[in-house]
Amino acid sequence: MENQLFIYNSLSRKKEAFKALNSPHVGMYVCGPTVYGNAHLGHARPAITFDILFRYLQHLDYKVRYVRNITDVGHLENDMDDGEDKIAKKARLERLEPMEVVQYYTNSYHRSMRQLNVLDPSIEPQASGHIIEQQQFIDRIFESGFAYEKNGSVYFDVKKYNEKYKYGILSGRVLEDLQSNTRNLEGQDEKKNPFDFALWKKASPDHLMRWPSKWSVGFPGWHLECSTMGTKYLGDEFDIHGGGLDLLFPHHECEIAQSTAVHGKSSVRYWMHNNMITLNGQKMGKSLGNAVSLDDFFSGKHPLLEKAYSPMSVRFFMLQAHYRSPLDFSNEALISAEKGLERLFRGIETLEKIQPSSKSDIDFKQFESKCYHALNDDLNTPILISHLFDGLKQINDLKEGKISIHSDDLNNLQSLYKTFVENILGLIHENSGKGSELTAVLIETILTIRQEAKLKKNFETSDQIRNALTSLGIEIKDKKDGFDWELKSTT
RNA sequence: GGUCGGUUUGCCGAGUGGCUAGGCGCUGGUCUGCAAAACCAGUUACAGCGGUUCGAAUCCGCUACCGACCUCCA
Repeated sequence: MENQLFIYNSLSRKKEAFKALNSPHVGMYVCGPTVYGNAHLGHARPAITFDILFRYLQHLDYKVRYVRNITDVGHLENDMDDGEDKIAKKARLERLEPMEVVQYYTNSYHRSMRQLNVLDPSIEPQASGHIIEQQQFIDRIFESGFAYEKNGSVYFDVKKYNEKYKYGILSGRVLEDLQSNTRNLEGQDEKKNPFDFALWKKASPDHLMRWPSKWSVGFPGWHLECSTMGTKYLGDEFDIHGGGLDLLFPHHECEIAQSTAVHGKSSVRYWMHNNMITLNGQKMGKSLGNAVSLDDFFSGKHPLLEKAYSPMSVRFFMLQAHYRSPLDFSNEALISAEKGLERLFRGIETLEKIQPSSKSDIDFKQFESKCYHALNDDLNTPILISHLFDGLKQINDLKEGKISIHSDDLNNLQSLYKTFVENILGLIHENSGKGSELTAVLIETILTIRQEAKLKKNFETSDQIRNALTSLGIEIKDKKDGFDWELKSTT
């Protein structure tokens, strides 16, 4: 079986054959969330994308160390409110400890990720836990000559860096263009050039998170944490760095500069970026005020949502699009994903009940190879899913006895679906809506009575029962011999 | 303004030169007391214009429109 994985490297803008630096070990770093708000649909995209990669690499027998950070420093400044704003007032009243905010939203993030069946990373470092390492990293940038201090803050000298190395290799930006297009923001006068970025910032009096350093009491610059923690846990050079496309510039560009300044070359071999989730064609983001939180999706309590969507529906919805394509959210798209996923699970249930025969009309090897081929092609999950749906037709034909399968192929096919759907795509069949045991027994008792009424052709009674149960949100599925049922609209 | 990407059938979304994904929806059928569910079948497009080619959704050029980034963002 050919299993050469190709991944798209944002640096070369090409699909490249993946070769692990120290096979079978793979080091993978992904930018995690800044924990100052509930996780929204946008956060789920990289989490799921790189969860698939994590799972697939492990499936290919790599030993993966997956580092996904929690950013809890650098963005937690008090808002510059004048004190009259209601929200600011409330925040002051609640007077939360910054670490309280961090802990709260970290927990919330973890809860959402677990619901989405995203595996825990191997290491989940917090920026605030690596202040000393970040300071040491700054020391090393000083040693290489690309840092300068001004009024207790430390900046990266991009212009000087650009003279030795090239700044902008990831984003395709040219320094001269940046120079003329960088906006003039406050507090920029300390910098030699507007595009220089902070390595260490002196804390203003109202800044809550602060640490002593040789330069000032302050806090590390945002770009620094990833360079520091990435190399700390994965080595000076490692395999994969992932994150959202919106981080490509300036965040990842600055990471490259920092690492290159220290190590003489970039630490990362493969840069991977997932595309954005859009809402009505616009990027979903907190700053735009159009982010729908994952909790909202799971509960359905949001004006934009017509109903609640299960975590697996959300996961499947994302996997039906390629991770490098933008994905537009809509109720219609999510509902169609939900229905498709149900059908997929139903097919797998059917597959479990197939009886083998002596001959086989199934070309298992070819089917398997198509599935691998899809994932090997830059994690093309939509193609993989389309193959799995194609297989459903055969499964139903097997059930109907139109075609047959021998036991080896049957076992292979069953394990293939289990492997790809559950282990790699991470889709698990949530307990089909049967409610509590008490509910189930009651409903089945009633349905048995209805069945008896039907057999006696007492349709008045059977319809009466059906209408009553239907109005309670219980869907009755009559079959040739007997019945099945499901609780719909479970809140 | 600069950098990058996109425009695919009713909707969502794959596809980088010929073999015309897939899901949802819709239509028809099978089953059924009726309905639902389930299953089966049908349903087709590549923004516009020009070029390259035996052949283009796919390559090249231009135009139009959309988006991301350039400021915190997944």
